[in-house]
Amino acid sequence: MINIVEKANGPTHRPTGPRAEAREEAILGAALELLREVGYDRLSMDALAERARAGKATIYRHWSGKAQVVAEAIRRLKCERFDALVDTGSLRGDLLNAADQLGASFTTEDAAIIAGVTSAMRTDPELAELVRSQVLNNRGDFNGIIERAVRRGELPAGSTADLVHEVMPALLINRLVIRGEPIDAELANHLVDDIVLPLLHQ
Amino acid sequence: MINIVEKANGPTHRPTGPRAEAREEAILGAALELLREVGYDRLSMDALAERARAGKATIYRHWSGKAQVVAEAIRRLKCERFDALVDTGSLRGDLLNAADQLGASFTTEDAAIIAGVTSAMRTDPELAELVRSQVLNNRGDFNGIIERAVRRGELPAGSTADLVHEVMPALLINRLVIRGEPIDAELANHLVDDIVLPLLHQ
DNA sequence: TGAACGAAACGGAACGGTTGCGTTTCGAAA
DNA sequence: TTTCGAAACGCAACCGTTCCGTTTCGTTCA
Repeated sequence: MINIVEKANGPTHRPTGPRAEAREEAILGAALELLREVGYDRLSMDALAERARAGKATIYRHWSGKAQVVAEAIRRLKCERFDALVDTGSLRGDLLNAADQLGASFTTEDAAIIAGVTSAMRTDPELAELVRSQVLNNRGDFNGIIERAVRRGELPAGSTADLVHEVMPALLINRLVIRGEPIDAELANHLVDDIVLPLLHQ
Repeated sequence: MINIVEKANGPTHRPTGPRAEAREEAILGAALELLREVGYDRLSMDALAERARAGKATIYRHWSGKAQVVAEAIRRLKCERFDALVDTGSLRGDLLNAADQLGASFTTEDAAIIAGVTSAMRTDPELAELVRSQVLNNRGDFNGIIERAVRRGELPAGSTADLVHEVMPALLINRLVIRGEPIDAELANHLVDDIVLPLLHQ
């Protein structure tokens, strides 16, 4: 029997038992792995089931299709935000600390996920918005760092972190996803000393 | 009969007659269209043949498979380099002119191609290098603009265009491919006035 | 307390239908 | 006569579903 509602909105009764959570964890984890390895288009439900050591039926008991599994996997992806609260005593020290943590946060693995869904994002606005809010933004903000620098007198009153937010993540992602090069300490130093600090001090 | 050599290296005798060139043109053009519309993974040979009004047999007489057709299509992709020779009389004018042209060159269509092959680039180094050299780099360089500015006395002797090459394309591509936003004149002004010029004048 | 039960969820295998790849065939066109 | 298009083919992969035998776990009952 065909259940239109279930096909459109997912299973009407997602399993809730004690085993359900562990199964969902395994399936979502496998989805992230495959997303990194082969991208969205080449991620097959058969491969997902095998990787998660699950039956396909189990997957379809919990979600209504591939898009829903992947979306939830990305939604649960916890990205460590960098800790802007640590006061190193100077603007440059704070920025270097943030750049290092941001570089470590945007790992090669995250880049693989972004690359894997980039094409699908163009035809799936929901997925696009999900990735942008979950993976790209919300990695932490530089406002605290700038405020501390203003308090120290290193920056004039009224300085904002807008340019930093605009430039730093874009350059890191471009390096990882487009150019395919890793992020190392040397790059972090370069970004801070040659780009971010000059922009803040202009 | 299976011809290993032909399967690995393409047809041993690519058609050379008077109709051949026109057919290749049509097929490569259709490949670019589909690449922009659906990306590499979802580009099917059936759709390619239909779009090019060609038989699949014709495609396989000219290339050995999908990867080869797409690679040649990208190789033949002509990207207009911006004209850095125009002297507007000031550094800012030259930069704005270049940013406008670069923005127009990195069209939404180019962004679609980049997005479409981003995932495949991670598993195909040849394709990756091809895209990087053909689509990303070689869009024109800012060296002439900086040299003129030095000659005018707007920049100190020894100024280089390195930072401009590093920052400008990265921000444009990030905006188009990752954030999915268009490039307009306002953005070009912002890039030049708030980022590039401050970096050059630091 | 502890053994037995039963519903729920499970893994694995298989199925039908669809799609894509690369090949072959054949009549038309140049 | 060569090249072409259109159509069809075999093969493999994928999707979503269904079936079946097994495992898990809360409940019941001794």
